[in-house]
Amino acid sequence: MSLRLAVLALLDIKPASGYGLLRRFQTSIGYFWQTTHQQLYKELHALHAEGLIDCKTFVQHDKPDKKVYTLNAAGLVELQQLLQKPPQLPKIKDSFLLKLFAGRRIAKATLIAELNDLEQQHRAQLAGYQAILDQYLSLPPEHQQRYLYPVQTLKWGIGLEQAWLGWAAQCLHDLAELPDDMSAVAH
Amino acid sequence: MSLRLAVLALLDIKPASGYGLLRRFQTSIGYFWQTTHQQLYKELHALHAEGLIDCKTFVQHDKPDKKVYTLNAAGLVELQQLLQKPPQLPKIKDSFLLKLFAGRRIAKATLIAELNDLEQQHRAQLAGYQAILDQYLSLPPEHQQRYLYPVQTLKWGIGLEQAWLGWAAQCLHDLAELPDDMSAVAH
DNA sequence: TGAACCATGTAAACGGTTACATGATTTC
DNA sequence: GAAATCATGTAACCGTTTACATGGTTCA
Repeated sequence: MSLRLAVLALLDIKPASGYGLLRRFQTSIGYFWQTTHQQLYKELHALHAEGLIDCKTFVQHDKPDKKVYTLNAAGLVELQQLLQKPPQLPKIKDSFLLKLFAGRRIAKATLIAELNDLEQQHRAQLAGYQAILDQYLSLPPEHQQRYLYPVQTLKWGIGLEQAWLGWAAQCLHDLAELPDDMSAVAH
Repeated sequence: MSLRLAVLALLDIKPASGYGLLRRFQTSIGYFWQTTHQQLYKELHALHAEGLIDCKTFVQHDKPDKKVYTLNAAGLVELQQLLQKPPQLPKIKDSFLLKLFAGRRIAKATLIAELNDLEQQHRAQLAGYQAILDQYLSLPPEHQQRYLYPVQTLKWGIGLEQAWLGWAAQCLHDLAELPDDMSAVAH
C-alpha cells in the first residue's frame, strides 16, 4: 500500500509519466523508498482503473509517446486517507552489514576494499543530496513553500549519509587493528 | 539468498532453535535484517534438507520440545561462498518518511505527535544497543574476539540512531516554524 | 482472567525482482 | 560500434506478510 502512497505523493506535487516518475523516485525519495518500472507501471494502471489519476497521451516525434498522469480529486482523497494510517517502523535490509557481521569468515582485505568502495558511493550520494538542497535553497521563497516537507526528508538522507561516513572511517580504523584473515581458522 | 546468509552467520556463532534464532534476529541484527518465524522455520527446513545444518530435538517437560540447529562443515562452506558475493546497496523502506514527504496534506499536529512518538522509540533502541555494547565491553578479551565483527554492525546501529535523533530534533524545530495544517487548502 | 512467553508449523495472498520484449535517438 | 536515455509493457518467479493452527507455563 505504501508504493501507492509514494506515487500519489509525487503526483500531488506535479504530474508525470511512468518513466518520469521513476526518475523522480530515484532522485527524490530513492533513499527511503525504491521501486522499479515494472511495479510502477502496474500501480499506475491500477490507480487509473480506480479513477484516482487522470491520463493524457502525448505524441512525440523524436521520442516514444508518453502518458502523463495527473492526480485528481478522488486521488487526493485517497492520498489523505492513506496518510491517516499510523506510522510503521522502517524496514532496512543491508546485506553488506550481514557480510561484516560474519566478517571473521572473509579475508580482511576483501572487507576493507568493499568498505572503501561503498564509502565512495556514499560520498557521491551525499554530494548529490547536498546539491539538491543547495538548489532548493536558491529557489524563491514562494517556490520553497511547496517543498517544505520534502526537504525535511532530504535532510534525513544527508544526516544518514554523514553518519554512515563517520561510522565507516571508525570501522576502517578498528579493522586495521584486528588480526588478519580467520576464514580458514577453526574456532 | 540473504536470509540464508543471516541464518548461517548466526548459527556460525552458536547453535540455536528456530525460536531462539528469532530472538537473536530481533536483538542482534534486527536493525539491518528482519524476519518472521514463518520465514525462519521454512529456511531452517530447507537448510536441513540440503544437509547444511544438523538438528537435534530436545525434549522439555515444562516447555514445548525444541529443535536445536548446528552449522556443519558443509554449512560453513556455503556460508563462505555466500560471503564471496559482491555487496549490494541497502534497501530501505520507510513509510513514515513518505508521510513526512507528503506532510502538507496532514494536520501538522499529527505529524509532530508521530515524530515525538518515534523519537521515544528510537531513544529506547539506542539505549538498548548501548546496553549491548557495554555488555560486550565488559567481556574478557578472549570472548570479545568472537564478536569483533558483529560489534562493528552494532556501532553502525548506534550511529544510525544518534543521527536519527539529531535529525528529529532539527525537524521538530523546523516544523514549529512552518504554517499550520494545509490539508484542506488548494494549491 | 488475560497477556506474554515458549515452541512449532501450514497456506494463501501480496509485494518485489528478474527475465523477456520492442525500438528510436543521442552520446562516447 | 556500444552504451545510455527515452518510453512502455507482460509474465514467471521468489520473498515477505498475514491469517490460521495448537497448547502448556508464568506473571500481574
